[in-house]
Amino acid sequence: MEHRLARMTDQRKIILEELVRMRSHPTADELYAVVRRRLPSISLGTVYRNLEVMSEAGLIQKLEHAGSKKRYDGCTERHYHARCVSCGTVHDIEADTTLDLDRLSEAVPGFAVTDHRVELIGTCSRCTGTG
Amino acid sequence: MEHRLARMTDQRKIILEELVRMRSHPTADELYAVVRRRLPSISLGTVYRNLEVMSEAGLIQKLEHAGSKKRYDGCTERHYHARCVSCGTVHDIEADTTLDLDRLSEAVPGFAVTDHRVELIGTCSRCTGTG
DNA sequence: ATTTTAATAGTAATAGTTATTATTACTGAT
DNA sequence: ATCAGTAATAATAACTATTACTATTAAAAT
Repeated sequence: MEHRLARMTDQRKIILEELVRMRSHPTADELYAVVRRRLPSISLGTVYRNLEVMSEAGLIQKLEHAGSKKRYDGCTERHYHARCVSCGTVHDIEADTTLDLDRLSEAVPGFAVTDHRVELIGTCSRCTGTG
Repeated sequence: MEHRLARMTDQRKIILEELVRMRSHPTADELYAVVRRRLPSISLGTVYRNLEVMSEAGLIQKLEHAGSKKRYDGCTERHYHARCVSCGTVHDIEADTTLDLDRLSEAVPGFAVTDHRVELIGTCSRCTGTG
């Protein structure tokens, strides 16, 4: 499962740098647009491939569950997310686990839990005009 | 947001019946295969469109977060899900909420929470051979 | 230096989903 | 019951996000 990276190319390094710096949870094409400012000739396929291998290598997180497009997260520490239904952005939740995982997993006999996701759905302050 | 259904056609009725009966959380094409046994001339587009309008009408649930394909759930009551990374199936978790939503939402200032999702990730009994 | 391998840019192909179009079937109102 | 208006349909085209392919380039290993 854990795929090792043979080389750290410029493309790979810059994709990682920008993703970590962004703090938002960009889609591949959003990140592509940002990285292109530093590497104008990079191709979208390279962005996708590197996001894939870097998430396999545990350098970043892939958020497959956050809507229709995949989003990527430069932070690998456990944290939850709040997704805005209006603009699609994904925000971090710093709070620690409040979830009784054992009790939940008991409800699905034989299911071997390796991970879990919590996602709040709602509207962000920018979209309500509250913030 | 809540779209009303003007008519309950045969296609719509049978799609709904089969989805509720199935208990699994089929993708559009899986449901299409089942519905076709009763309505051989139905088209995949009709299945997609009806799943969309019925989820807007609150008759069913759309699970956009459960992997790459959308899955649909004939049960509209609040419940959590366990997703198998091996075969992609989605299982219900009957357990009630153990989540301190207020505390979590406080961590995202100004975010207006309307809903939430909890998903366990792991391997189901069929795939581990445990069940 | 030469060979081997990894990664790349560019492009084609695929998968899942949505939109379009011409047609058919309801649903009143006459 | 007929007609007008609308909703839904089957079939298919278009679209979007992602993955795969291919020839080339660049880095490591020999």
